[in-house]
Amino acid sequence: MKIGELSRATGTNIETIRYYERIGLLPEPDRTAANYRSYGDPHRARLTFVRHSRDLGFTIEEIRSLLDLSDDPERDCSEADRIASRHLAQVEEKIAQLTLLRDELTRIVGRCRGGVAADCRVIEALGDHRHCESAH
Amino acid sequence: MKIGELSRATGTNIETIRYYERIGLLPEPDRTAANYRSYGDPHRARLTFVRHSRDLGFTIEEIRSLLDLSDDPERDCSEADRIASRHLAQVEEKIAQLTLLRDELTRIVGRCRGGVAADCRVIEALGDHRHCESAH
DNA sequence: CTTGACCCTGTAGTTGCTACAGGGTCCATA
DNA sequence: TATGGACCCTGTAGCAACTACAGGGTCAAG
Ligand SMILES: [Zn+2]
Ligand SMILES: [Zn+2]
Ligand SMILES: [Zn+2]
Ligand SMILES: [Zn+2]
Repeated sequence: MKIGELSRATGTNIETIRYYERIGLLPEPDRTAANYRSYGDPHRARLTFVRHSRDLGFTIEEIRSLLDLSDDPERDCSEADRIASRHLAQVEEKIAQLTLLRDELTRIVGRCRGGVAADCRVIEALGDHRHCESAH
Repeated sequence: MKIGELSRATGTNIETIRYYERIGLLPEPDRTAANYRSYGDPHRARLTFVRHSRDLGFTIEEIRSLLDLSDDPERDCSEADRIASRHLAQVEEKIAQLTLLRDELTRIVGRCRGGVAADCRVIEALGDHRHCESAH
């Protein structure tokens, strides 16, 4: 499979595939006589794993650890569990932060009654955290 | 006020203050004989506005527009309202995405029963979106 | 007179890509 | 046989919003 086919098969930008190879996330594939990259099914599976993990918000370094783990099928999987749990906790933390933010922004946006910038309550609120009701 | 004092007064890293000046978000301050930056209260207020807006998640370009607006007190403030509303919508969108992600991650994490990597349901789920119950 | 805290400029690193520029290769059609 | 277009290659630079130096200058206290 050439890089364009792998790109279509996995929904991954060609430049991104070469980037993953460069940073060592994907192994260097064989080359054809014309120096074209030539991929097989294991490459496709690995890239699918990477993309899906990225879609779920894992960082490249987390994915590297997860791949190391799955490359070594005898290893205990508790590290995978730990990485995923920690990531879940981060997502929950982020949701909590954004929820605070959303509430604060809702209050701020609701204050504008139109008029000139000098009297705008939105601009006033942005300039002074003391108008806020929450930490953020 | 020297840059260190402004830094402490606003809770902003010194390098960040210089960065804001470089990109034209803060005006160039006067200099002392020793070529030290010298700030006054208007600088402090402007930086406070920038930091608070950043804390609320606005981008630098959005903040630039908001500052332009507040520099021109006769202008109609509806643009500020539009920027803030659009930002609020983006935050809500992000919360919705992360909530989907959280639910999916919760399912994935809950599947691990321990054991070796070869049998790990977490690793399996990461490698194949068909195990997922939602788009994400 | 030295020590330490502070300041300066300019550049490079971070994350995870994406977008070229400037080439080479391959295959079908005229 | 030539040529056009689709594909591939490497290497570098750009994005956001900082952050972290390196390598220097300034200043006040002891
Ligand atoms: Zn308004
Ligand atoms: Zn606030
Ligand atoms: Zn497991
Ligand atoms: Zn999925």
